[in-house]
Amino acid sequence: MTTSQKPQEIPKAYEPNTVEQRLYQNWEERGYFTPSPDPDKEPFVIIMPPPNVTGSLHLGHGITASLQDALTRWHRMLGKSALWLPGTDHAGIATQMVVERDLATEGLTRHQLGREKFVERVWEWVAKYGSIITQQHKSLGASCDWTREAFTLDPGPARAVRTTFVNLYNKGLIYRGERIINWCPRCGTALSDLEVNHQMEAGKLYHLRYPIEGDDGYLVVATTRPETMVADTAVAVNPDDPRHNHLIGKTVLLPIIGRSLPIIGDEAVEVEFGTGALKVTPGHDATDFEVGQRHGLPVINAMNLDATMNEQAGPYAGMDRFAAREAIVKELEEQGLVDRLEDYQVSLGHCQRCDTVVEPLVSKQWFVQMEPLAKPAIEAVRDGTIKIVPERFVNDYMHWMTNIRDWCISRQLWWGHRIPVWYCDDCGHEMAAVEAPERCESCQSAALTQDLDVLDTWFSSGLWPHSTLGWPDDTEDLRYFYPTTVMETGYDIIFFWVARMVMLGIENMGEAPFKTIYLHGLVRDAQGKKMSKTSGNVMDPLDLVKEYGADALRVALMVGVTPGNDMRLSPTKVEAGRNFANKLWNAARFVSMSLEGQEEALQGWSNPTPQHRHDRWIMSRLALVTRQVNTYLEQFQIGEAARVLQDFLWSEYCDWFIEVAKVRLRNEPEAPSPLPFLAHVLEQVLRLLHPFMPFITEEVWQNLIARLPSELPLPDSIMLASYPTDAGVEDKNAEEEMALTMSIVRAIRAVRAEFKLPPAQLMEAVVEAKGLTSVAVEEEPYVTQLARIGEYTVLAEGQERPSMENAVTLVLSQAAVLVPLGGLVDLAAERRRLEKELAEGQQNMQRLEGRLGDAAFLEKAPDNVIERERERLASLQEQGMRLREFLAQLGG
RNA sequence: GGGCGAUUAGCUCAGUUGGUUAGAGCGCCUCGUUUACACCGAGGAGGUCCCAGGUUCGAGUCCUGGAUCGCCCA
Repeated sequence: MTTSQKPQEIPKAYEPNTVEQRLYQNWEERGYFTPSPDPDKEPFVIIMPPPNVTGSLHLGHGITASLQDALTRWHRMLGKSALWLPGTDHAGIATQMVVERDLATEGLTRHQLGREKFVERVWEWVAKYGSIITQQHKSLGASCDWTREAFTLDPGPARAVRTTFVNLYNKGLIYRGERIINWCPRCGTALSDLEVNHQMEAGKLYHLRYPIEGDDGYLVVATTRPETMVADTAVAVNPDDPRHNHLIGKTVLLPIIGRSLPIIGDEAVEVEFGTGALKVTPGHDATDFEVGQRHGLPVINAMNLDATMNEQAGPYAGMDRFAAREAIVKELEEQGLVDRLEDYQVSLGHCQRCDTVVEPLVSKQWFVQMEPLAKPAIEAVRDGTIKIVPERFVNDYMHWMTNIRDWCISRQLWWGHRIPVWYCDDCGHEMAAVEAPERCESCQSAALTQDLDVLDTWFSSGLWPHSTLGWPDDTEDLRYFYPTTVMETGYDIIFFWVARMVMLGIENMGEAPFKTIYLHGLVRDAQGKKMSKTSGNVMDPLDLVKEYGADALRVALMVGVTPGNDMRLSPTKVEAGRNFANKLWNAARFVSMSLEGQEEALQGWSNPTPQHRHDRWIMSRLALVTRQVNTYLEQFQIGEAARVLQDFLWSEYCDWFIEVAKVRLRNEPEAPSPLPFLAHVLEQVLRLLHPFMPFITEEVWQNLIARLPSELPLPDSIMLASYPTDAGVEDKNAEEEMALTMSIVRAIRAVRAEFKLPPAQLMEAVVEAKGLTSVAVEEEPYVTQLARIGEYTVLAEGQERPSMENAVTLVLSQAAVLVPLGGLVDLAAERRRLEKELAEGQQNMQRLEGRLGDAAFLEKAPDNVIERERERLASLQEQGMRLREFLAQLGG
């Protein structure tokens, strides 16, 4: 799919900007993102959490897209029919606010425009800004199926919304009633409980004196919101409170208004709070509303919808609620009715969207009765039908579900799904219908008016896993792709969205909408602060993509990240991702250059059988990392999977395998060529890495396979290649032997660094490697070149050591190395070093001997642990022996 | 008030059925233009795994209590 470049044409550094767009376009054009229902394949489905249609991508979306894409690409490569279905949300309040703000710049309000014109205007806005998110997702490499992209206001999902509403209405689970709700005076709409953020703020607790009628005393009530007193309809005390319970049945006279209020007894009154007497204001407080219902108290609403006081407030009518508070307190003070004031931390509800203090008030709204819907949703998690990752969120889910309250779903907005209920203008009959009725079903009148309100946005997104697949129609997609596999999203919307999808999915489909809920944490800035426009610490993912590449950003968002935990992102992290991409690029560049004109040597590259020690070693390591990556991915430990892959490529393949392979390529043209293994391991790593870094792996893969003999029918894209799941068994001998080579090289390099010998200066080394002598001999060319040794001697078993004069001695676990350094060696210092090492070894040995001499340990510890401890001890004993011999030679 | 999470190297974080001498990235120190890569390589320094008890042959990991910070719910 790409024309391969000549090695000398491959740029020295990876340039993401030159490849990403081209590759993405190609994938999309070829339809790789679009699965079809295939009975021979297992489906894998993720429904993307729909971002706000007029929003733009932030790092939260970035992490969502990275994780979902990784999971989708992984399963696609596993041969599943993988569907990642994207979409956008009309986001009622948020979008309406944005457009209203835009109107305001023209000095207009939506009311001046009228509902119809306003909604047209919103649609224009959506048309203009609605595709930004899509473009942004593409630049991240998201392999989602754009042919199935959905918008919550599309005809299909809209019909799903109406159908659900009508079904629940007919079941009696949706009702309209006068309830106390959260009202945002600025947005001018009711809100659900979830859309209110509670904050503790410094306020006052006002102790007010209510004169007891037929007595000259007062009953002192405590309140944080004195302005609501005008709507009081009772005073409540706890019936067990000896200070007040004798007053139950009497009345007080409400100051200012002059209404007579009964004193009632209610268990809910906390004796400890304030004075133990509570003013009851059912019209303006949720708890009081319940008290009022229990006692049949009248409900008085003293406020207008813009939070000014109404005629019930008598002299304060028309005044803003906070101004009225001051005025009323002032008046009460003048009347001597303020007992005292206390500083107090008040919990205040704020509108999630605009932060205005919400007003609890009684209003006629539509509600969903949640308990019957919650029951099966609780069961689904309890019985394991739905698994939550990480598991700790099960608690939150259960707690919320078991204490669920009815959901206020009507919003006094113009942008959204209009409530599918019509009222007859003639007989007042109310009917819910999926399609607009023409006549009243009761009196046949054609004069029908639809309910003015729209539904909570989450009502439509709550249907997302089935409404996007075609419900209420019985479509092929729905039959094949439902239930979906994984719901991946941030833990901050577990109640708003996830819980509701579970309830509505089970209700409509009879089956839970997904099998696993995977929750990720929030992305914070380098200081750990939540990113927000107001703090000015937002990082635009697209800027990062432009500067570092999409793969770099994705890796930065995934490596070392644990499910459900917040993470910090800083440019240096993305830089590390870019550096890794560049490392991969250059390793591939080296391999490509080495492959040139080597068709014969490359025979068998696609499934090579290793003979050479180093080949056996790298194949063994590949087998291990392949197994680890698959295990981690199965457990949703995506960060760990990416990390072990990075480690393998960088610290084993690049640092050692390529380096020893260079020696073979230079020195031993006759020996088994490392080329098939250089190619094979790289090709497998590219596949393993593809879900995390789709662009660079595709680009490198295309370049690589173009120069390899074609041995297998390979797909046109790495996207379609199979994911390695089994790369054979580990080769313990090869690992042990390679460990010898690496430890000798490292030891000599350390000496070189310590004595500051110039790299050009060749050194001398004498190696003693009991049991691995032949290996040490065979490894000569690698050791000498990697450690820059001029004269390399391996002592035969039993052969006497040369003089220790002027040599540095290094005792390793498998071998000892002598590095003669002439006059540079300080004998006394050498002795000290060896003594220190001996002492440390001795300490470790004692610990191990203690453990191995402990009958309880030998009896209870598993065999493999005991075996390992024995080996360690033996190796330490061996080292100790050598150290003592060396010290003896040094006259120590 | 209830619940949850975090506390591990200078910084940011991994460490998932308890089992070597606890790891990575970044930063720091020394050295280096060896034909894949300075977006690099080699070597190195750096840790009472928050505290106190407990369980266990063995605890960063499990239990109890406490401290600090953060989040959610009421």
